[in-house]
Amino acid sequence: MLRVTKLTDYGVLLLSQMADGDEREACTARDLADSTRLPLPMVSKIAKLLAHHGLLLSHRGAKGGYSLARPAHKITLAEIIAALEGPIAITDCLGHDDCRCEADPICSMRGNWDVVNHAVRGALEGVTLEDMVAGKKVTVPSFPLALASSGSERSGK
Amino acid sequence: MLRVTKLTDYGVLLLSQMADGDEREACTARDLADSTRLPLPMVSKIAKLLAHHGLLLSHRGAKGGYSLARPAHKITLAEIIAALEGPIAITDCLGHDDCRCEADPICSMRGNWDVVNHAVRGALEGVTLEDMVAGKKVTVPSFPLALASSGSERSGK
DNA sequence: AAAAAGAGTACCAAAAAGGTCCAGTTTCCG
DNA sequence: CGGAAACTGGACCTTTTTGGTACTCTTTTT
Repeated sequence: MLRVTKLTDYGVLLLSQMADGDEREACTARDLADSTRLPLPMVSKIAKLLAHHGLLLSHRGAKGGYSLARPAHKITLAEIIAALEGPIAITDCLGHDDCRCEADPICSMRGNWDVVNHAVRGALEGVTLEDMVAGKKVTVPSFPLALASSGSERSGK
Repeated sequence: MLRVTKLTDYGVLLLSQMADGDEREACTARDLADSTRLPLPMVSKIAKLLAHHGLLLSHRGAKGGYSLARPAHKITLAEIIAALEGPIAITDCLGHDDCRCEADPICSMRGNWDVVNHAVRGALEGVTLEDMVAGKKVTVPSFPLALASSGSERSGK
């Protein structure tokens, strides 16, 4: 159904939890597990992934913990998803080049999928962690996404 | 990876194949299977779904087949995805109301997920079948999606 | 040294995706 | 009328992906 996995769902929850509190204070996986009521192993797994992808900084040893690698308004949803689910690619075609399409003249749709993918990614890059923080409200203007649709000519590149 | 299923991928292929040919000529599942080189049972399954959701008209019996229910520029990618994968909802929360969020004050992010979801759906509604038809090129203008983002110059609430 | 963290991996169960098959029905055509 | 050509509606199965847990390191502080 074109949905994000629970990992991402939880990840955003964790991150927004961290962004909400003392920004430069490191908090432990256990703390996060407690405040979000998610199981510790899950939190641990997600934090590791986020740290590995540069969204969190980790401090090892006693008194260690995690902290945001950047201010909340510089972390986008697109990055979070990419960190927890891999690169955003709407179809299989877009990732690798060994799909049947290339041998097959029928599927010259690839370029078009690419545009769709770009549009979706753009939407996701437009939302930052700060926007998602509990209590805040994101406002979206009437939705101005204008794809050149159906036959209308548009100044290409 | 936030990707669409193969059903959808194939579905778009089938539909664009139909849109490409004689628009008001019914073509059989077998024809489609041949021209797209997809296995017949797959084509059959997908066509059934699309017909069931009003994107295709089906004509039963000998000399039967499928035809587009509407002109190609009136069928959006969002509809195709909805027909083949169910309603577009980025997170679990958005579909049903029995998620843990509602008992839990922590997750007031639901409204924000909703905005994200809306943005993605909007992007998908902006692309029609005609845009995807083989040979055509969709061009997208610089990408003007402007979500009110990151504490910067936000006006108002 | 001991305790409190994170790192890295391996593992498993449940759900979803991907795909096939078959027993009806409907319609056309000779 | 009877058969062939199509769609209809399911059931079914296999493989992959998710979701979640566990266990053994290594690092750091006290």
